[in-house]
Amino acid sequence: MALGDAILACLTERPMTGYELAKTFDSSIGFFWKADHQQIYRELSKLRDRGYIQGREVVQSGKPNKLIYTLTPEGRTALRHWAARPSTPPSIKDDLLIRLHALDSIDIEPIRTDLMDRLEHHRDRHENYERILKKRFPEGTASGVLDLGNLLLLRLGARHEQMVADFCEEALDALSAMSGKGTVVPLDDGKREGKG
Amino acid sequence: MALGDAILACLTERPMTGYELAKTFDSSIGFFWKADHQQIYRELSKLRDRGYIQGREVVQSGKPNKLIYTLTPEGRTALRHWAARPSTPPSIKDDLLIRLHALDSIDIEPIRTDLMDRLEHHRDRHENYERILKKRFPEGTASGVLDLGNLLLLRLGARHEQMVADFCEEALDALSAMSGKGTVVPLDDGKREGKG
DNA sequence: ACCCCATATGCACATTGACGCATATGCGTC
DNA sequence: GACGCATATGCGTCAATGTGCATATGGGGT
Repeated sequence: MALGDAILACLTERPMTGYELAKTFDSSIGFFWKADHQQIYRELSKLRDRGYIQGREVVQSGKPNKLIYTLTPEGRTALRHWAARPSTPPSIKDDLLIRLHALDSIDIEPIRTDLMDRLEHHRDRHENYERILKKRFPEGTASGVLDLGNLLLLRLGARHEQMVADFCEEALDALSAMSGKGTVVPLDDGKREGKG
Repeated sequence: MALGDAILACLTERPMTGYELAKTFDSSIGFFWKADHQQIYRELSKLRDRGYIQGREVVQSGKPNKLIYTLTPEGRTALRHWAARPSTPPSIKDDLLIRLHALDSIDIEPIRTDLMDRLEHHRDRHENYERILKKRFPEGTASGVLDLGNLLLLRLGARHEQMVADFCEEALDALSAMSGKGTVVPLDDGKREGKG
């Protein structure tokens, strides 16, 4: 139950509604962990059932009533116990890598455009991280333990994006250098397979 | 269906049984994409039902009969079509990052040991990548398109592991520098919470 | 003799995740 | 006035993934 723990972790900062959590998972921690609002609401129900969070209803007019969730002491303890367990190193699971693994059996052109798109994507994200870092940590140092965690988080994100962006660039260069030596004819629904 | 495509990608190299694929997914492509044998057998059934692969039974004595799977032309075409679609940038989804996000609400000591374990883990993997790279690509260059894909793959893996290892080291240093400024008392089932 | 390991396949169940759809309303815009 | 958008919650379904268990047997260690 990692998403649940991610939600508990978010609620240590301040009480939030499901809607706010969904927005949080669209930025900040969401840079690392994606989840849409349905998933979050479902997880919130589970956490509430387990007594880890408490919902306080705030009546609104015009909009559905809010449910502001607060961590209970049990929730805090659960989070601390979870955090005390060793983490599991994740695998990369990027389907671009599968394409690279089968590079000689697929078409190069789509891969090139894909790599260019990905290069732009990762550069954008890198810039975004750097911008937040410069804004939140202009000195490059953290003042407390809370800040330290977020500083480290942002640094990791920035470096990761930079590394992947560099990789895309190099892959594009290597493909250019290799062009013409390919073994696969352009994709045309396999109707004129052995042509080139 | 990314695991299915990963299997198709593996079968472009040579026909394999589910068992061999499971081993492949325990090394090589498995560095990036984890899957146990049950998952692979299940996916193989699906791919066979769709006509993307063909199983040839090899009778054995003492062991269950082998099913050697070969890519069909339809499977090849499916893989090429899949590979021609843009890839989806994955998120990092490392639960160590959730722990860092809630660093001020959890216990530091377990995080330190976790970081040390992770440091060792990622260093090991980095060395492994470097070893394979030196063995398969002593010149640091690829001879063909197939080799190029695998060279790039290994390079990305190596860099990724190095980056994460460096990150763990820095995080440990930062935690040491920060020690004593913490706000959380040691975890003891929350029975003497506000003590320190 | 007993147990674990490697070989080789597979089912069943639970969790997680992705995606569409539903409800309810005020506010801006075309 | 119709339409989309932001707010705010939630159901239902299906695909993907994770975990445990089952079957069958030859070979090596204790």
